[in-house]
Amino acid sequence: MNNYNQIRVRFAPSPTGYLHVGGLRTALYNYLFARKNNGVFVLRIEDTDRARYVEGAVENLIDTLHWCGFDYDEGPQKNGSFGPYTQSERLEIYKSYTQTLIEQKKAYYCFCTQERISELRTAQENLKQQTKYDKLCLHLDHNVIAQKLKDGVPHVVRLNIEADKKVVVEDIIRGRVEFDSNLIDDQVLLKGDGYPTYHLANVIDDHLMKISHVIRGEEWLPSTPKHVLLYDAFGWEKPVFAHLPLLLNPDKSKLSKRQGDVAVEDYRAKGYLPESLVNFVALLGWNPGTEQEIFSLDELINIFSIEGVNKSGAVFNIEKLNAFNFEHLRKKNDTEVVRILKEYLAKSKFADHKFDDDKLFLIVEAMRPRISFVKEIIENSSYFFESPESYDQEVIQKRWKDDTSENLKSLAEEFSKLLNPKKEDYETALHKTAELLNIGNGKLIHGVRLALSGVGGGPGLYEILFILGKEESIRRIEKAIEKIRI
RNA sequence: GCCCCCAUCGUCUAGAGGCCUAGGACACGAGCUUUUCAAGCUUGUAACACCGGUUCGAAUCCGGUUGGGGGCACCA
Repeated sequence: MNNYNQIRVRFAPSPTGYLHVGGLRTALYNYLFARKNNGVFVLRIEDTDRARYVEGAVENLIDTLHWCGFDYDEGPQKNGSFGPYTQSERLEIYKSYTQTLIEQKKAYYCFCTQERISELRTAQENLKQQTKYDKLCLHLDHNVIAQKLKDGVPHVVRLNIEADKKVVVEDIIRGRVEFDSNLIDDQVLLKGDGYPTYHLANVIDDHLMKISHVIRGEEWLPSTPKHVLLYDAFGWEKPVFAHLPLLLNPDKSKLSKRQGDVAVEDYRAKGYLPESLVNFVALLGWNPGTEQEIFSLDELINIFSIEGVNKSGAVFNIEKLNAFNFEHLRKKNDTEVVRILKEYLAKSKFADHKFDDDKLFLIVEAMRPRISFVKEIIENSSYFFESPESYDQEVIQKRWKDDTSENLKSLAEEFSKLLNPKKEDYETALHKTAELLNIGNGKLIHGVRLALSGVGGGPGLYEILFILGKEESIRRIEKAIEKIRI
């Protein structure tokens, strides 16, 4: 269908502040498609709306993409033969192409004021008619046009859409979609401020940048006939279109800010691993046809195919994302987790403390099966880093009996006799004490756990004892005997 | 209102006419394990929106209905 000899795709966000997870998925599929097919992945900045421009948004976008692990081949801050890759730097290009369209009568100047346009629209709405421009300025005499231009009358340029034409969009995900040209508005191509609209800029750029496949969200499907008409007006070959299903809120509406986090940056800040987010989002609307669900980015590249993309929208379900994070976290080796833990520690209230690596490795090993996020090691088991300041009241009620203090005193004594104890040594000592006191092990275990950690759950008791060390453990037992009153 | 898209467990999905008494994952329930909490293992509940048609045979093909969503800017 097309003569492109190389796969070239693009991700074309507008710099409005942050990367939306829907945008992440679009970027991902483009990226995977490019890498899988030895193609080129272009990043293009669509900043033709000056009102919405946000300072620093481009830098943030690039940083976030980088965090996700996507590297682009051409784009801002990168060389490429088709630049510049920022639309605000391509204004002259859009103008000159529009000029040729005007000369061929495929586009025309429109001097109508915003007021007239909105009056026209409300009138049409009241008559329950299709709202569209009435082509008034199409019929202006060329002398009148010349005069108005000379006088500097504000104007836009519109595409002259022919009536009674069937416009066909071929989409590899949705098949053939037909539109009636009578229902398509004479789209503004160049705005009053001289900037192009999305429709014009994206068509010109995709053509000039030799984009072979346009892979974008389904919200673009209704405006694709305009783009098709533009390609035809220019006499250009069309790229292959692929409109991706939408990402949805739990109530099935288009994923939006109002119903939770939508920025990739939000998930990054919450401690999700980039590989989890990417893996999760990849499976929203696509699947490899096997039962495997956990993939690295490289594995995704290997197995991705655009044919595996389905048509219906997918709810963004945080619970499953959390499960993915758990899975990816457990695939990481201890060294990596310790590295991440250190980053969190440096930002925590323990920033000034020095913890040696041996200890951190033991903590990570103990906490691993109990967490989905690395930062939970600090949140859920702060007792590894500081002595507990309080004790869970419920656990006291359940586990701290009249004789607990006395029993723990004996146990602490037994512990103090140990020399460089290992996990097993603590266990042996505890068993011995229980036997001596003629009580079950459980009577001791729960009390010690509470004394050491302040809470009722966590890693194996002997593991905690070993990680804390003999001196610290005894100190905490004594402190608890002192502080816990029933 | 008009145009377009979509439709399998609560959610993500497998399924391209017989392999489907519909498979997997998350979540949820139960059991085992563990003198904690998790994890792990085993196991259970749970879906083809509806109505017609085509066919020997339909979750799969066709039509309609219903439902959901998206779009109708000098925003992208």
